[in-house]
Order: sequence, then C-alpha cells, then structure tokens
Amino acid sequence: MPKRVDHRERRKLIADALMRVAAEHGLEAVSLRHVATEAGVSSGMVQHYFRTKDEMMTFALSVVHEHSEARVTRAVAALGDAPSPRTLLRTMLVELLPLDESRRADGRVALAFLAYTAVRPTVAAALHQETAGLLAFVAGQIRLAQAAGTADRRVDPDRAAVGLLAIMEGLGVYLLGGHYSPETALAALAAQLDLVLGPDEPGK
Amino acid sequence: MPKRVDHRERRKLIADALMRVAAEHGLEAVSLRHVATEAGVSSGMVQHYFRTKDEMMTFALSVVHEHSEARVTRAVAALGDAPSPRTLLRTMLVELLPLDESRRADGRVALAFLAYTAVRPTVAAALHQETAGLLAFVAGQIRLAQAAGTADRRVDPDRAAVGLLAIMEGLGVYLLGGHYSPETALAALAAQLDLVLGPDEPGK
DNA sequence: TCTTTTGCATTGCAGTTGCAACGTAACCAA
DNA sequence: TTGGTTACGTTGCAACTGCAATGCAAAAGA
Repeated sequence: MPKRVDHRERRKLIADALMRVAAEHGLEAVSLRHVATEAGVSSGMVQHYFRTKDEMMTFALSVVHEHSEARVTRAVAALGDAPSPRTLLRTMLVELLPLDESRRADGRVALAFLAYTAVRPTVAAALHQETAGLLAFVAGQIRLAQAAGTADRRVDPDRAAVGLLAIMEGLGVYLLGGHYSPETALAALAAQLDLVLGPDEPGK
Repeated sequence: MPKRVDHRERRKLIADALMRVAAEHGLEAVSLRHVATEAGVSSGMVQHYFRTKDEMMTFALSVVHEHSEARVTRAVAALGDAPSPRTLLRTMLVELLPLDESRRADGRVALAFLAYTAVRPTVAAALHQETAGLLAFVAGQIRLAQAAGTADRRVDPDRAAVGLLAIMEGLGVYLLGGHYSPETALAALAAQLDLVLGPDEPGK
C-alpha cells in the first residue's frame, strides 16, 4: 500500500540533519525550514514525516540516545569476552565523554536536549529508565569487583555508581565548555576508578 | 547629566525577568518582548539598556554566576571562623546543588546557558577563569586536609578537585532532570567526600 | 481501467522575532 | 531661557516561525 519508502529511515535522515543544526548552532536554531534545508529536502517533506515540530524533537531525542548506546555497545563488544569490571567501566565511561570532535558534536546536542527536557518534564520521563538501567549496571560491576577482592568492600556500590555516572556527566559538561583538557578529564576519571575499585595493578 | 537612574539596577531588573522566563520556559522563550512583559516594562526600555539581544544574554549570564557566587559566599560565611576543609567543601558543594525550588530555578537557567555557551565559544571564555579559581580553591582545601592528617595522602589533590567539581556538576544535571532524589545526590556527595578526605569521624 | 492511498512540493497565513526609527518628556548645564 | 542629553514609549518593518491547505505524481488495489 505504501510507496515502498522506509519511514524510519526518512525520519532518521531528518533527525540527523536536526542534530547537525543543533550541534552547530544550538536547539534554538532548529526550525522546520532550517532542518529541511540541511537535510536537502523540502520543508513539506519534513512535515509529512513529523506532524508537529515537537514530534520531530522527541524523535531526535531518542536518536541521540540510540547513538550513544550504540557507541558504548560497539566499544564494549571490542573488549572481547569477560573483561574485568575495571576495564569495562573505564571503556564505557570514556566512550561517553566528548573527547573527539564527533563525540563533541553529539555531546552538544545531548546538552541542548538536557536543557530542553529540564523545562518539559513530560518528555524527560523516558530518560529516567535509561539512567536507572545504566546505574544498576555500573553498581553491578562494582559489586563484581568487590567479590573478586580487587575493590574496597567498604564503599557502597550504589552510591559509588551514582558518583561515577555523575562524574562522567560533569566531566562531559566541563569538556564541552572547554574548561578541561581531555587529558585532565581522563586523569580525573582514572583517579575516580582508583578510588572506587582500588588502585590499578598493571600486572593484572 | 543622567536622569539619576541607576543603570546597573535597571539592567539587573531586566536580567531577573529574563531568568524567570528562562527558568520556566527555557532560553528559546526569551525574546525582547517576552522579557519586557515579564519585567513589567516596555520593550523599548529593554532596548534602551541593551542594544542587542546578545548583549542582554551576556549580561544575564554574568548575573547567573554572581547569584551562585553570592550563595556560596553567604553559606560559607555562616560557618564561622576556620571551618574544617571537609565542612567547608561540603557546604560549598551542597549549596551549588539544585536541591530546593529556588536553586532549581537557578540551575535550569545555568543549564540553559551551558548549552547556549557550548555553541558560542567566545562567550564561554569568561567562565574558564571562574572554574580555574574554584578548582584551585578545592584543591587547596584537600591539601589542607592532607596536611592535617585526616585525608589519605595518596590521592592527588588536583585530580580529586577536578573529580569533586565534576561530581557536583553531574549531580546537579541529574537532579534537574529528576533522575535522582535530593537524598541520593547528597549521599553520593558525602560518599565522595569520604573517598577523598577519608571517612568522616563524628567525634571530630 | 479506475479509484484510492501514499509521498512529497508549493503556497499561504497569522503570529512572532530582533531591531531601527521616531517621538516626547524630564532633567541638567549654560 | 536655551540647548543638549538622557530615558523612555510607540510604531513599523522585513525576516522568520509553525502549520494548514492544496496540488499532483506515482504506485497499489479494485
């Protein structure tokens, strides 16, 4: 019945253009026409795939998170089987930091959406589950390290997981603002992992 | 020669209105007319005190930072003379977290400006010094605690200071997004202080 | 073949935006 | 008093906004 067009693909094409605009000029520069031009399509087509601007924004927000999720999944898969909790956590968190231009672009968009959702609580609800899942995973890894005897058992895994995610988020913000250099951020993250999991032992 | 009007006061009046608009609807809702209405003045007057919108935004950004600086100064002053590094740091960082509605409003504005400056690097430059100063202060307090023997000397004060600020920033972001409860954030912050300065001893 | 659905482009519109221009009233120095 | 400066208020405008409406070609079913 349809004209054999992949809806999801078109929507992603548009969302990608939106993210490019947002990464360069901020979310306030995102308009139907602007996005359409960036995507190289007519503004009528954008309207065809998103009935309202808000619908487009919400979809783009979900794409942003798919992006970072895919990034992490890929990096973790490259670690091979059964990496140590420390390696796993470091890989994950480093991957989420805006350290190169590609991730900086994504980070700027994510930051813009963060401010966007802070004012639209209904849109933000979907993100809570994601954070909760990530949190549980990190806490689980810390528990694993503790069980293996490499980590100090006096640290509370849940609290430490909250702190670890917060430090990643905070470092990301400071990196985007240009306040810290990548080296500084990486050193701080490594130091935090040392604090939580115990000092690193090169001869693991 | 002037008509005896305090320029700075008028500008702050307008900036306050801007912050109210931004806290409620985001920075994208900030327009000359909107701000003027919120401030209860004519849009012509806003234009009289700010020749361009960008000038208004930049000024408001500086007011936001004066706000949080004043907040911290007041809270620290209330501690009396020579508070312990731990108390001082905790007070400072807690004061910067969006834990009540007043600070949440400020936090939303700060977050919006964070995204704003991330796309306008020239405006962001002024903030670097502030972060650097804060960082040096925190590192100094950690060094003090180490010298007093209460803190583990194996932790690097500079790295730990970066981490502490980042964790504060990250917790703030998650709090604004509603991902964490104030209790969770406070517990995570306390745990981090324990990690950096050593476990708290009630009978100090 | 005819009809219906889908994909997309164009046009139009009411509302909003930043900003310039102009007006006027109050004040101050001469 | 005169002239100049300051402090606004009002109006206007070109550009842009989201969105509805309309048109039309291609494809799929009848």
